[in-house]
Amino acid sequence: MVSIKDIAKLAGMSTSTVSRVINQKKYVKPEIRKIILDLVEETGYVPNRAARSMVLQRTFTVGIIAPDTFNMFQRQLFSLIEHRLETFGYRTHFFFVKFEPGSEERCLNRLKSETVDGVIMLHEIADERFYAYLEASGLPAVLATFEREGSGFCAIHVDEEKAARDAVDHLISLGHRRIDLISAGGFSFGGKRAAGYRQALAAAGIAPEEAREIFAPSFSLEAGKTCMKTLLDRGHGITAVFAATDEIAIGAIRMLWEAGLRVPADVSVMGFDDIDISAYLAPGLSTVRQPIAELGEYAANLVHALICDGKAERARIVLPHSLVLRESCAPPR
Amino acid sequence: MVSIKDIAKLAGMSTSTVSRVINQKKYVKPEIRKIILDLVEETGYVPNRAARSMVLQRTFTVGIIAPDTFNMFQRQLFSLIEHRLETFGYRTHFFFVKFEPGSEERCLNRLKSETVDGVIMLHEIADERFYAYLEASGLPAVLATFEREGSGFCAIHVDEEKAARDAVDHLISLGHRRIDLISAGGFSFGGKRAAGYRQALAAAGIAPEEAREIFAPSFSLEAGKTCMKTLLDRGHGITAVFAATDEIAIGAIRMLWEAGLRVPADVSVMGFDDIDISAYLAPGLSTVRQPIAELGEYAANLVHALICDGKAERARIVLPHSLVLRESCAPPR
DNA sequence: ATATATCTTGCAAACGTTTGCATATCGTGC
DNA sequence: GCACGATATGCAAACGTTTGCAAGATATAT
Repeated sequence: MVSIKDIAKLAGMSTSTVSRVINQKKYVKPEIRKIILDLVEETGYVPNRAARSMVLQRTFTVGIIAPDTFNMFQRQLFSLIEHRLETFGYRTHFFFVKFEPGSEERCLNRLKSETVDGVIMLHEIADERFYAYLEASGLPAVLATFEREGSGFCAIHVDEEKAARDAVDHLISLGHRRIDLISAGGFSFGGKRAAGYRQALAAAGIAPEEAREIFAPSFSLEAGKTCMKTLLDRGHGITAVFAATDEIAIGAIRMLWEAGLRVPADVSVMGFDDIDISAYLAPGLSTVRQPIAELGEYAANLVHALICDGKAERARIVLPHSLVLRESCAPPR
Repeated sequence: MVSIKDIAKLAGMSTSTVSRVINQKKYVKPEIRKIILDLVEETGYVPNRAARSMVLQRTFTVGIIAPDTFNMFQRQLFSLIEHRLETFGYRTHFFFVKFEPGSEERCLNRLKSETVDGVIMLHEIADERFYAYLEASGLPAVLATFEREGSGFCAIHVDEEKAARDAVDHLISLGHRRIDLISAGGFSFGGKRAAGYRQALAAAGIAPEEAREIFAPSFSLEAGKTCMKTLLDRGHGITAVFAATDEIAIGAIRMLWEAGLRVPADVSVMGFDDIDISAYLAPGLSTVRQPIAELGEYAANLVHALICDGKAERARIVLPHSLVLRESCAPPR
């Protein structure tokens, strides 16, 4: 492995000079610069990252905080972010937090040890100390898909409440009055989407029924399926379901199918996220579209800006959502 | 940021001793060890990775070669691998190769510059130089989901040909004779799965028809949909489709649905991979299950072993596949 | 008691960079 | 010819670890 010393020796220069060439600093004679550049080319020299980050105290790595069980929306979002960050010369590194006690703390410890230059959170962490550390350390951080009220964190997300309300409004406008909700706990968006659901109901003068709301432990396919079963078993008659997540919706549709109910003829189902598979289901899933591409791009741009400019303004970006109407919703019979 | 020196000072010991405690070496008095461990706990000290890799000449990073458009199977596989590697104290770093000329070469260059400790390839690269570099550099590498005949690379995968054949055999055993194939180019498994398809047909005495085979540019949802349309337009009468990928299958089902054809009543569809959503479709997708959990675990274990033991035996692991029969296949009318 | 083996600890070098400071060379305007 | 700023280069310290070597302490065998 060729090091900066080798180049220096070959060029008959000091490592300082070579370093200055590599880093495009001023004050190097053009001819010397050329010699060194040629040598670099020839030997295939690339600066050692570890050494570099030691002295620069920068790693050119941004940490991605994600849940252990990475949902499809997050997977897509991650791909986008990684992609964009790569164009800035940054790499990403995962910090998975598992669904078990102590995991968040361990994640925090790992975060401390890795010395990343910035963090994008795809996953809302409950532990206060996490945010405290982030703020105290001044580590550039961007919250993607959620925010933290009263803090100085950059955040980028849609208006979850309004979006959910729009979705349910659509169901109501189709004529539905008996609309069930499947959401989940653990993350604030679960609550916000539920709140939007209730607002829509209230605005339409539909009395909320506790039995029509169910909260799963996670936002997964399986959660959607089992919750749908519970709802069905309650026997209160359902003409539409609002799922807090496309995955939940897909699981729910599966359960409806198993129960012999057709979508949308018997029950309409509305999702949230617009993950890429939703358009390819049969019937296609009507859902709320989060502008995932912008979300990813902005998030990446934002950390990058924060890292470089020291402190960019504390952006709070609320991205526009939209309803994408496919075939899973129809008027009730 | 607390460093090893801080701990040493606090404990009244030298950094050597602290280091030995951290790394669980022998020759440290139990009481001293305890003091240091407590201090570590208390201060939340974690060794700096960059410094560590400087002296150890290891980066504790393994490169993941993946396609730019990461399919669902690969995303799942990646999660598994990342997970397992993390337990070894390793991080992963992506090397995305895009679907455009020169991308593979650029990927190779980046690989050279990043100094990873090992590589897991989730994606088959065509460029010979890639493998040549890997072999020449002695970088531990594991090919996951494919292999490379005549090379010394560790590889882990299922018997693609046999698996495809089993899948098509099942279709035949249901009574189908007009079975179409949707596969894709670019990766060897696309060809192998097609070969298995042909073998099954041949073994059943069904004459192969070129018009029943179609190769998409990618293994995506969209590819499945458009290929299915082409096949349908050919008007040769289809009772079953074998898709080289679950995603293709899902796209194909969507197209069938749009064409007013029902699955499995009008057309049976068989997939390949058993991605997690396949069980939640309605109807559930019959498919070939790759043991993804083992695949991920073995792949991770293998690179780790290669990195640590210098050279483990050149494993060639062929994992057992299995047919998972759900509701998307039925006898033809 | 002495010799020997086994523990326990610290010193200091090394890993590959970057950069502040010092020093040397070069132009330029007077 | 001189002073001065601009340009060019090198020295050496620093970043946070690990580890070979040396040396001191302790236990064990003679």
